[in-house]
Amino acid sequence: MNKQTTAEKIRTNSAGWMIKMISSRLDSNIKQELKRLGLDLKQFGVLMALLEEEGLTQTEIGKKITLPGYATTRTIDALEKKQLIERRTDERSRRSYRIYLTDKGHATGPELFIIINKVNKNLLSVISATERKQLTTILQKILSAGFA
Amino acid sequence: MNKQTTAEKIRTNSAGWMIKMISSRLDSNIKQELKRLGLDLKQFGVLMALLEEEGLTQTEIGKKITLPGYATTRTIDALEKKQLIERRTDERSRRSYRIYLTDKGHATGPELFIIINKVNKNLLSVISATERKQLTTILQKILSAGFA
DNA sequence: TTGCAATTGTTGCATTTGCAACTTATAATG
DNA sequence: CATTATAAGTTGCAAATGCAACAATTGCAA
Repeated sequence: MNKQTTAEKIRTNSAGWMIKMISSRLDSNIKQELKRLGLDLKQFGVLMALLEEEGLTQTEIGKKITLPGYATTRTIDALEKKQLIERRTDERSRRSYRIYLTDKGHATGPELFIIINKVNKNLLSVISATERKQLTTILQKILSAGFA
Repeated sequence: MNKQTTAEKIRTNSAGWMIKMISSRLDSNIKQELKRLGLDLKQFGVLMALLEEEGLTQTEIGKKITLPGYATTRTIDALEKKQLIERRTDERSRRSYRIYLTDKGHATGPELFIIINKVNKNLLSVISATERKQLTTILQKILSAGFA
């Protein structure tokens, strides 16, 4: 097996590369869908985290969706400016905020679910039910193992 | 099933989200490894494409690794400055270049393979051989179907 | 309780990114 | 041919990003 073949095999057959390819297409699909809501991917992530659980601190949100602190600050700034979320003071600590969805923020929930379901459906449409099950199991296994 | 539960299920159980999570960890793992070579992800991608096949045009490279034209230009600028690749004139067309690895560029090949193998191995280490096979099959199926 | 360390969040600034406009060159069409 | 359309690559500029430094607060340990 020469170097040429090796490189091609790596690029087209390795799980890592394929996952990166699929992920970047997922991103552009979601971005496309989010455009009409005027949201970007990070804002989408923060909203999803808050739809799951409100009253989180910024650090907690960042941990949930893997966003560094400075990016969390700015994303929350943007969402607050759009009046989708609000910072409330934390009674227990004066150095952190508790983040809540506004009514307007709650209202975006269904739209976000539609988007994520649509993209997921599209992603999974070409594989069988059995394979879907397998894929989910495997991905969960990788993630729950930490993968770091 | 209330909204809370739905959101959590989407974030933690949907294939799309999980793939995005894994992909972002792959990126940071690779980035980490590339640091000591002084390369970034895009430069890594271009080098991989050229290790697979030399003499491509910039557009062809971009298509192979999903990089927009302007980014391809800049990445190739950077790699040329590092003397890892070179632009050669295309005899067939004066508006495109043919890109080749320099000796120094060829020499990075083995190091890149080591990195990608290491990251892949790490990714797949927690799943069984059967699951690895399943995962590869499924990912290939999704990609070959176009997924757009 | 005092002093040091760690946490939480923000921000200045340099680098990177992405869009759109641009140049040059080739292809297509009448 | 002449004209128009398309393609390949580059670049200016505004916006987004990431690092590192920062202020403010809290925890901890002597």
